[in-house]
Amino acid sequence: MTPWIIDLVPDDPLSLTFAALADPTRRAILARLAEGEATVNELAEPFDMSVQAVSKHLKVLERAGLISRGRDAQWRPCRLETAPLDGASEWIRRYRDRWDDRFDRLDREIRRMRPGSDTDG
Amino acid sequence: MTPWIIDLVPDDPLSLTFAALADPTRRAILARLAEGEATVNELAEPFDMSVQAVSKHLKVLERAGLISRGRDAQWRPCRLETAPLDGASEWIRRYRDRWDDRFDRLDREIRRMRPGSDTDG
DNA sequence: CCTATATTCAACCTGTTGGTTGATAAACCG
DNA sequence: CGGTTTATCAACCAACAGGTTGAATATAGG
Repeated sequence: MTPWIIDLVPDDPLSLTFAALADPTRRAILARLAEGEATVNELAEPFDMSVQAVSKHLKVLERAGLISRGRDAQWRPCRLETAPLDGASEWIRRYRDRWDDRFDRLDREIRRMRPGSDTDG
Repeated sequence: MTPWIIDLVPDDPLSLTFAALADPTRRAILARLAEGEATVNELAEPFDMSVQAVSKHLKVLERAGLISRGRDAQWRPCRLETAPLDGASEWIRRYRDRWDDRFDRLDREIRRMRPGSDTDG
């Protein structure tokens, strides 16, 4: 009888991505990384918060696959990874389009129902 | 000396939107609403959770501007609102593009530095 | 008026988030 | 070797998120 049943997977990639993007500090970090690679200290500098806090944010971003990290002596350079962004963008696009399609269909329906006149003043 | 300073606005629209999208239950609700309007009970039915919990999720979605709600007798029909989705999509696009641009620039730089040969086997 | 239905409000509980400080590990440098 | 820099780990804490149950509100209808 239930038309559709939802199976909720915990910590799926989309949830990790959107959760990572939900924090303004992390978005600022990604914006900085879009300009090029950076170390933890470089990323932490403009924020009024400890380096450890930024390190935690980076761990969240890494778990979401939004950054990858190298090793250069005692530095851990971070680089932006765009694959999860594509996934998120794709999800948004799909449902927005489906919604728009629905309006288009409704619109066509209405036009069919009154094919003649009515300039709707 | 600090090249750029971040002012973190709490509860900005983008954070609200991404936070709303970070929960799989809420994404499922939005997916359902992309098919058309629905009441709270209709939305709650496929989930193994109380109607109150779904009502809370709807409040989060409403605060993020992702849904709007009408009044039809004792029902509160929900409808999808796509404007915040556009904002989120736009944010993603901007930083992904900037990153891609950076690679393009690097690529051009490299080509300029060795304009001759090298088929890179 | 009374009752049934739809929805929300309030209190509560538990796990997670986002920050702190202090200690630790790893790599350079003198 | 000892000291400095970079980054992480660990413990702690306040606030929030996401769920529960029970009570309250709003509307329709006999």
